[in-house]
Amino acid sequence: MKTKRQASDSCHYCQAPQQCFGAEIALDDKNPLVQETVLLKKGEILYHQQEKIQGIYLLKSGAIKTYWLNEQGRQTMGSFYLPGELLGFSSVSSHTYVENAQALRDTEVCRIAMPLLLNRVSKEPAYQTLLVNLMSASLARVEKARYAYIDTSATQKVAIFLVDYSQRLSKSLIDAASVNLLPTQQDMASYLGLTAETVSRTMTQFQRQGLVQFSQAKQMLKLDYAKLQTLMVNACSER
Amino acid sequence: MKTKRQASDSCHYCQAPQQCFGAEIALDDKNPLVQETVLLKKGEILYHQQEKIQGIYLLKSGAIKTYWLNEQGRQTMGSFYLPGELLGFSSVSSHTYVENAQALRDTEVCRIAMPLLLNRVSKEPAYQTLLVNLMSASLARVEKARYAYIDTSATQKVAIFLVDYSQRLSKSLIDAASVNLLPTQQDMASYLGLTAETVSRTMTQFQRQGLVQFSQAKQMLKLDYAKLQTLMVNACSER
DNA sequence: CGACTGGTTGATCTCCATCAATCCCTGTGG
DNA sequence: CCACAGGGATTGATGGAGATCAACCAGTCG
Repeated sequence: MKTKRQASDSCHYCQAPQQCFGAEIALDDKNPLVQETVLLKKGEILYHQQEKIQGIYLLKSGAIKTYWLNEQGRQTMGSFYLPGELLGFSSVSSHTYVENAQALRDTEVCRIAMPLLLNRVSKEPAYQTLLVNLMSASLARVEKARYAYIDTSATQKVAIFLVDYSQRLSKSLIDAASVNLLPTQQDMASYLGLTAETVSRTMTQFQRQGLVQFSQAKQMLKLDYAKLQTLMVNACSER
Repeated sequence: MKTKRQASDSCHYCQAPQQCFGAEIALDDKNPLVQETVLLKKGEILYHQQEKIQGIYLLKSGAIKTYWLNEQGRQTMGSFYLPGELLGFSSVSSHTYVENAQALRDTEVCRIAMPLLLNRVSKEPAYQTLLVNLMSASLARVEKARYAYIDTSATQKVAIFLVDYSQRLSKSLIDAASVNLLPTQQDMASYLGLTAETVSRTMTQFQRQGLVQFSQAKQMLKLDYAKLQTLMVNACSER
């Protein structure tokens, strides 16, 4: 099951408070913004859709995927979240989570309750701007993803995903040497609207062309950004 | 060119202030939240990508599409916006518009500058919650659109779009009798990641099956929601 | 009246889904 | 320690949904 820890401890001993959401806000020993940290083992669920919202989450380590189950039980992939990224904004207005969140590997998240956040933010205009900007950036990111993936070939989709994902990884605090970096090809396929077979074929093709290199444990090692970015834009002209 | 009108007039004589964003906030004759209204003729641009942000916009009448031009000049469709809907949140964090906004027909929008909005909102916690909820709802809407359209057939895509669009139309203040309701099939195709030919074929098929009826001027008249919604979920089982 | 934009319809081709078999790796239990 | 099971990845063969190319029509605007 999920393991929980009091925030006061957690924030106090946090390895990377400067990366925290509004560190200035969060780092107040008397009134910690983060109410608790949650430790998830690979595969565990952080929250289910339609559950009452408990707050938004900041990823401290690991990786989370969100997905949505329709009435027929069919699963649709939402997004992937990496350390330093915020999760759950889209559920705030409905007061219930609109999707499921599952740990892709052992993961640590910090929970921030919205009432507490809003209360804190209302006292300081600068923090209000910070919150609005964070939400705006989330929106821009989702819209940009839509732009990027619509009307593209399978090759382009995989290339775009690899570049975006690895750039986000490099921005994050993740210890690249010790973790299995990529989601499963099945999850990638689901996210991109492809099949696992197509993703597999594309990945092996990329390896043969030297665009991507992996370690034996399927960890992503190196990308040829220049060539991949050429692939991303040159739609059908590429043969 | 764009025609502008002082807000004090506009808000004062607005036909539908109760539909306005935070009407309680907006309707203050001394300090109007809406700084001006802009009248756009069909085809006119409300803003270009990379322009300095002037605020967010509330649609009063008409319709807007957003699109994005990449470095090669290829155009990718963003979204459609209908009366009562808010436009521009995703640009707030970057201080420049991240996309282009163009009027699909004669359109009237109200401009709300962010600094003014934030200032007003900071004085009243309830308004702060309202703003956060509006942004959260925008995010949820974009994510839901992603869920809805990924991994679906052309038939499903068009069905989903028609149902969603007409439901949003019915929520809006639009005068259904006097306007051409649908975007062009080219824009629909671009939004859905299809070609115009495929959309055309699907639409005529829907008409033959009696799922959709049009007037002679291509205005959408009537949808068979029940049957369309069956189409939306029954992926490949439908023949 | 042309010119142009948007819509319709048909023929062909291609990319990717589908189905199937096999392999590899990890974890589990006798 | 080995056998086995199960999930993920790989590779091949086949078929189909939708893109592409092309021709044509209808309404609209200068």
